[in-house]
Amino acid sequence: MGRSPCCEKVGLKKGTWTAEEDQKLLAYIEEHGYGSWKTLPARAGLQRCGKSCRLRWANYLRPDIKRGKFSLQEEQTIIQLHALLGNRKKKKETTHLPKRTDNEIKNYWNTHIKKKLTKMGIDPVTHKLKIHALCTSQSKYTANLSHMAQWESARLEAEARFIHESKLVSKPYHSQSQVQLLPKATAPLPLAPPLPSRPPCLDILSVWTGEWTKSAKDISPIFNDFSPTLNFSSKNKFNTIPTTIGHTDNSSIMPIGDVENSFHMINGRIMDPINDSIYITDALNVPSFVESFTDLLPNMDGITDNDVGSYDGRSEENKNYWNNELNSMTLPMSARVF
DNA sequence: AAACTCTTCAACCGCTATAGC
DNA sequence: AGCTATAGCGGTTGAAGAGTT
Repeated sequence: MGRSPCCEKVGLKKGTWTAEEDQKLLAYIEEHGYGSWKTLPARAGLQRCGKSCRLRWANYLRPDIKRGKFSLQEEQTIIQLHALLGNRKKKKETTHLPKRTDNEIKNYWNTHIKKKLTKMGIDPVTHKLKIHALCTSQSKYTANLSHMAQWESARLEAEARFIHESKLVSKPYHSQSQVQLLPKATAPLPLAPPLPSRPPCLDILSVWTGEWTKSAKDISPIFNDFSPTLNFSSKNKFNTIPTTIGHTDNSSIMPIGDVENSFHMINGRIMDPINDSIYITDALNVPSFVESFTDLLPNMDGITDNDVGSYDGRSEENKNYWNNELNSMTLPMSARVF
C-alpha cells in the first residue's frame, strides 16, 4: 500500500535513456521546473516512472554536473571522508564535491579507490591491515602502508574528539598557553588537556599522492625504516607544524623548525619518547584544530594551489560543518585509540 | 579478426526516512 | 497515531566498450 508500484508493475519503460527521452525531460524541466516526480513523466510525455526520471535528472541531465576524471584533490576528499564517515555517508561527500553525483562518487569508490587500496594491502572498509597481505613478497611495504592507514584512521577519530573537546577547553587554556612564551623563570604550567592543535604526522593521503605519480616499487624504499612511532615531518603540505613546543614543567621551550622528530601519541597528547613527558603546543602559533583539519576537506573546485593561501574565508563554514558532524556523531570510549 | 575476459558506469532495486493528511 | 506518497540512499546489475589471447 505505502509504496508506489515500480515501472515493471505498471508497464513503463526501463533501461537506457534515449536522446529523445532526455530532450523531453529537459524541455519539461526547463519550462516547469522539477518536483512532483510522480506526475512529471505523464505531463512530460514520458513512458517512465517518476523515480527513473528523477535519477536521470540527478545523475546525468542536471546542468551543474562535472564529468570526467576525478582529480587528486577529489580522490583525497573521498578517502578522507570515507575514513571518517564510512560507507553510509555518500551524501556528506557530495556536499564537499558538489559537482559530482552521489552515484558517481559511489561508482568511483567501488571501481577505482577500493581496488587501489586493496592492491596496496589496505582493507578499504576498515582502512586497516589485511593479514594475508603480510604473506606477500611486498610484505614490508604493505605492512607500512597499512600501519599508516591505521594511524590515519586513528588520527581522524582522535581529531574528531579534539574538535569536540576543544569546544569545551580551548578558551580557558588559551591564557595558560600564552604563559609558555614567557621566560623560563615564570611559574610552572598546570597540566592542561590537549589543545586543539593538529599534530603533524604521516598521512596516508601523502602516500596516495605518491601513488598518483609513482609505482609501489618506486616509493617502497621510503618506508623501509618505518618505525612504530609517528615520524613528524614539516615537509608534508597537509600538516600544520607548531613553531614551538615545551615540557609541562616549562623547563624548556624547544623550537622544532624543520627538524624531524619522533614522538608517541598517548591519550591525545604528544609524548616525548625519551623523557615520557607531555608537550603542550603553542596555541598562539598553531591555527585552531578545526581550521587545520578542515583544510583537508576543501571545496576546491576551480581553486589552484596559489589560491590556497587566501582561502581562509571558508573556515567558518567548515567549522559549522564539522560542528554539525560531531553533533551527529557519537564517539564511544571503545573507539578511543590512543 | 574473432572470441573471450575485464572494466566501467548508468540505471535499477529495495529499503528507510520523512512530510502531509 | 496511523497511513500513504514521495524522496533519497546504498547495494547491485547488466550493457557496452576496452583490453587480451
